[in-house]
Amino acid sequence: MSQVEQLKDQLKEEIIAAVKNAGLATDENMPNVVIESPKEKEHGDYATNMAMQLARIAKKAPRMIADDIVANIDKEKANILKVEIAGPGFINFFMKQDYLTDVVATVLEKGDDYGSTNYGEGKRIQVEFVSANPTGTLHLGHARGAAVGDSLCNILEKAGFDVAREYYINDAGNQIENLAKSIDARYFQALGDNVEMPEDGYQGRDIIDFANEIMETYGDRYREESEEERLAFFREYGLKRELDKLKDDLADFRVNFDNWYSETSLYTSGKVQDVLKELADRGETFEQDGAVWFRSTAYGDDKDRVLVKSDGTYTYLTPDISYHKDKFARGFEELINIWGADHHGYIPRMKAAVQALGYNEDQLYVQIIQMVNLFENGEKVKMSKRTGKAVTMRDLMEEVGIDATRYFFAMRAPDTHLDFDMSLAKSQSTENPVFYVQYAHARICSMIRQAAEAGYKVDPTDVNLNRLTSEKEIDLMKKLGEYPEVVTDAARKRAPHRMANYVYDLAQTLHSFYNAEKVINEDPELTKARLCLMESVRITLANALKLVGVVAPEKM
RNA sequence: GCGCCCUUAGCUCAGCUGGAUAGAGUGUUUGACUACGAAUCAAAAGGUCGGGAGUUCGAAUCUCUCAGGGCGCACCA
Repeated sequence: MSQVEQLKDQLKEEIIAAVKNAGLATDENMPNVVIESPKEKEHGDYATNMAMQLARIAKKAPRMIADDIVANIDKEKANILKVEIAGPGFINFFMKQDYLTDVVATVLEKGDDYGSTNYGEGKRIQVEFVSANPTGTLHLGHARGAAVGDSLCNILEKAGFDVAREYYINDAGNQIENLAKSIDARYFQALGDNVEMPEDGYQGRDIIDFANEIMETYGDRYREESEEERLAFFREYGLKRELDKLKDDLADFRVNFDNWYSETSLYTSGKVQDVLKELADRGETFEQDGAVWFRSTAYGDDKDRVLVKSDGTYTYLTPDISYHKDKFARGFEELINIWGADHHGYIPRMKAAVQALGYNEDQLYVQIIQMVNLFENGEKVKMSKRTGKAVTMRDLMEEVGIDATRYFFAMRAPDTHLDFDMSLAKSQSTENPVFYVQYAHARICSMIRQAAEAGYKVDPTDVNLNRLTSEKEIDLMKKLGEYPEVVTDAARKRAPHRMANYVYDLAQTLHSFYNAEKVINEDPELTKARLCLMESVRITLANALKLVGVVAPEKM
């Protein structure tokens, strides 16, 4: 537990004790104690609305209740400097400031580990994300999913979960047949034949490249092969090449999966058949019109869903249920799926399946990533899968940069629509918030370098942190103290954008401090103290940026 | 028609288990470099939190309703 959390807990206990001593409530009817950080500095470091909550229980005016509580508070015990009653009955607490300098000492001591919490208690959790079909290049929307998913994983790990990143490869359905047929058509085109692309074929540039590669390596050898053998080869070739590209693109985007899980393997291992049998044994399926149905309406779905079509083949849902069962079988207690908004209608049936298999609905959490609208020069650009015209993740990395792209996607709440203006992101790259944060880090590094030339170094054993008393210094220390809570909060809410917002706030506080106070000054003792503060800010900036997936540079 | 998501400053967005005067960035206006990095800072202006009703001591936040935008509603994946 961080200092700040300890301090709050202490305060909470003291408030409860005071309420009981004043005879306002008992353990049975005690309201939940809310400690908040007021926006206004005049309202102190912390505040509670306890008196208002007790108004009905104690049947007294809130301000009178507040008087009773305050009279019973042991200030010494809870590190309180001063208590005030304000407004409709808020009790404002002004804390003794030495806890703040303790924060600096702690950051310096813990270093990279500052912010780690045990919130997750080592719970095994799996996050499945991106999982784009291996039939084309990753584009804008996938990049958002990758950035959000990876950052969420980083945060969960920091918050004490045992996290596994997984990519589900849809290598078994019709889309793979389309991939094979598309390469087939491009192959004959490369040989100079006048062949039309299949109706649902993939028009991407990558397919043409593959066909050319095949022609360069094998010449016209496949012209003579039977269609079956030809397509089998193109299928395998295309799949491998697409997967290699996916892995390369994601690795360059700093997203690395622990496991790539093949849909086909669910069939070959018999797991799909197993799950069908299990659902049947549990009485969750029925037959109608020559098909096998899953009674998902029993778990709140709109309608029942087909598992085995009347022609004997499976729907997409069937292997997917099998896949989720396998996730639990592998020991994950909680599953997070990150899906595009166009799949949101699929959530109820998947949750139904999880329950039908005997698991708790809450063990599967689906985070929806809303659509990204692309703008260029202020105008909306229509993206088309059919024609293959789309901004790819590779384009983003090259034109906007990895740091800026990752930060940009991580800074927004995942379930809100996002306008991405390509020309703006490129032309205003220096005004991008990510540079603002990185600059704060580089600026501190520069100060520490200069201080070293003047004979100063960051030394936690030779410093009087009580010299840090100015308003800007206190602002910084408070911000640093919040960090572990922000990590826990972002993990609990599955909200990576909170981390991006925090790191921006911290950078802002740093820049403001920098312009108000000189770190390297005529007072050696103050200089040392401020250097320690700077290093603790630097560490925290670097730690938080790492969770977002952004580099913390020493120079820019 | 049904379901889910969204609607907060001119624009892009934050806003915690409901709290005190709703915040940033950008844009506009005005200041600060012989300066530890001006990729910075300080300040001003800018709001019916889509409309309405309800719950509450208190609502951007919870409930209902209406409007607008997006996305789904397959024996496709």
